[in-house]
Amino acid sequence: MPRDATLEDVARQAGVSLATASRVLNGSTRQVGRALRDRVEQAAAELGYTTNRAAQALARSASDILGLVVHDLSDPYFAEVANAVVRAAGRHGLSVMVGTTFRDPEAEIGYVATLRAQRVRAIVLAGSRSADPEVTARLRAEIDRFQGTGGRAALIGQDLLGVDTVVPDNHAGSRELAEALARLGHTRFAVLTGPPGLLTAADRTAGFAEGLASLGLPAPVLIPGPFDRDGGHAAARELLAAHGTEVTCVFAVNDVMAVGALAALRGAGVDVPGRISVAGFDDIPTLRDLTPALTTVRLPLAEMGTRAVELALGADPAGAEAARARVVLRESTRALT
Amino acid sequence: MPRDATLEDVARQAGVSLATASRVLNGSTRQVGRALRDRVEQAAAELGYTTNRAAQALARSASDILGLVVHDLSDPYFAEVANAVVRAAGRHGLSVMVGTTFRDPEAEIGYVATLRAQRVRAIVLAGSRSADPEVTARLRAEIDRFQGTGGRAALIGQDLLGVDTVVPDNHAGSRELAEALARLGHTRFAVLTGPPGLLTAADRTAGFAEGLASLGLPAPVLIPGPFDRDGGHAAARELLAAHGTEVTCVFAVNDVMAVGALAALRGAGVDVPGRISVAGFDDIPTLRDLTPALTTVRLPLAEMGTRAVELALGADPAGAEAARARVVLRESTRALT
DNA sequence: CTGTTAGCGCGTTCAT
DNA sequence: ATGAACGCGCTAACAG
Repeated sequence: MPRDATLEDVARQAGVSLATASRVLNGSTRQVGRALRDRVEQAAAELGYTTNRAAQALARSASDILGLVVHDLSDPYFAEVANAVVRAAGRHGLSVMVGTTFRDPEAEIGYVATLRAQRVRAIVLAGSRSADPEVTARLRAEIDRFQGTGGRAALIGQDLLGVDTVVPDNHAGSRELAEALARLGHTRFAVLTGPPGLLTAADRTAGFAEGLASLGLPAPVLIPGPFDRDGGHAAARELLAAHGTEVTCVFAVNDVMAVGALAALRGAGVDVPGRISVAGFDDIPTLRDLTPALTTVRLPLAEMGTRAVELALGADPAGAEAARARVVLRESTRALT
Repeated sequence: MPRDATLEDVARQAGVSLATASRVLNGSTRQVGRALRDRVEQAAAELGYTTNRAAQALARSASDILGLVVHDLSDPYFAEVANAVVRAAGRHGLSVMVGTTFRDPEAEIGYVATLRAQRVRAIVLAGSRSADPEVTARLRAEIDRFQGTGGRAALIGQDLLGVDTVVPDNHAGSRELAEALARLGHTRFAVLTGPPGLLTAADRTAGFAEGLASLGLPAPVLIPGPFDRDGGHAAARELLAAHGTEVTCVFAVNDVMAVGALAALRGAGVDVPGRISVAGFDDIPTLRDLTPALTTVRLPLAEMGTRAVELALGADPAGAEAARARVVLRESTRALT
């Protein structure tokens, strides 16, 4: 098995020094004479030379890798964000190393450690923080260690880690949604809240409840459950069983849950939006063609990913910035007459 | 800015040699005395030491990175595959570096080069091959270079690159779909074929047409277009305009296009499956809750990703193996009476 | 069991 | 403009 050609191989073949070969092949500022430059380039081509980035990173003590950690790539929310992160990183000449945690905070901490070991240039963390202050502190400690030796980090989520953060406006978005739905005439609401420990879910639930309260409307029925499609399905069934007729509008704290809820209601023969209106959150592109079209709160997912990369790569700390959420009324909610 | 602690720092602090520190901290087979081992571990903890993987890779000349290249992470097909690849790689102790090509063969070749530069342990390529033999040859050359120096590679798609490949059974799946739909009584079909240059699209179209032909049915109306949601939408509109009434069943060569087609038909007031039946391909999990539920051909997406990782990491070449496609009849297609 | 030392492939002064 | 030599952080003989 022939080994990869090295810079030294190229230098020898071209009859120049290692230093010269390095200068022509890897963007040095130094100039190299036309003649030698040509010979080096030809030798490199003949040998199929590719610079060994691990060695280069070591010598430069600076890698060209960006670390990304998400909960779950098969969740369209993260798929969208990851896609944008990969593109943005590419524009900066960086490759992306991804890790998935499946909402396990330990795994998240572990993956940050892995990325630190790789000495990646920057880390982008996407996804809701845990409500547990202890794990949050440990994650923060791990990130601080990374940043302590020159690493940069940015976050998409709640501003809890002391790094530059893109904060999706969950609270305000849900609040505005509540107001919009109230304007449609609804007064009796239910919220499929997702799991108690997820801050994103909690923020959305709280914002929605606040919106109702500020309008003098009764508090919504709260039904917890997993943050995914099946969780929404189960929660909707539970709602039907316990509060069958009182509620006219249900808010699932994310689109994927809303889809599950829609399926459950359909399965139970409940007309949407005829008898019950349904709303979600995120505005997942892939889900825009549902029937009935889902009322939701749009988050600029791709933009958030792009922005996080810029923050992570930016020269100096930028603090937290909000990602505006916008209510999108569609057919799954209707006005009460 | 303090630099990262190095093995040498740890060794000094623990009062042992570099080699000893290396042995206790990085899985060497060699044994180290209890006392020294403890001191090293404590020193490492105090210093917040993490092994520098770039340096480790260089010294071992073996990295622990797996390269993955997909067309588009925001496409649920690839999101699903990528997710499985990341998990499977994790089980082998490898981190994943992803690249997205957005169906640009040049970008694909370029990304393989990047991964080769990283000296990744293995590369998994997912996504339809181009029908252009020239670019395929260049990609193949790049992969051969990678494999020539000990790299391993596996592919998900058409078996065209001379590496271990998981081949989705597009042809047979589409053929079976055609037969199933014919059994429902349909005789006049249209196929939204996707772009001419995409082999996956071509295989599915061909398989479907063959199925019809073998049954003595007339050839389907063929409408090309982009491989995405909007492509399906446009193609369906075109179909309506040109062959409004003849066709009773349309096959979109992937689910995402089928969704677009469904939307277009709905927009035109055409009842599905009342007047026209619609079928897709892939069985994207996120799309299972559409109304009407989409008839499609299921591909074991996650399994395919997992399998590709295993092939790529396997000791010796395994050749090509098929991923069985299975017809799933749902509500978007109905029997003609 | 433990320590010494020579690389792994490349970047970068420092001379020339 | 070019080359010689050292260092980046770690592994792997080899010696003891």
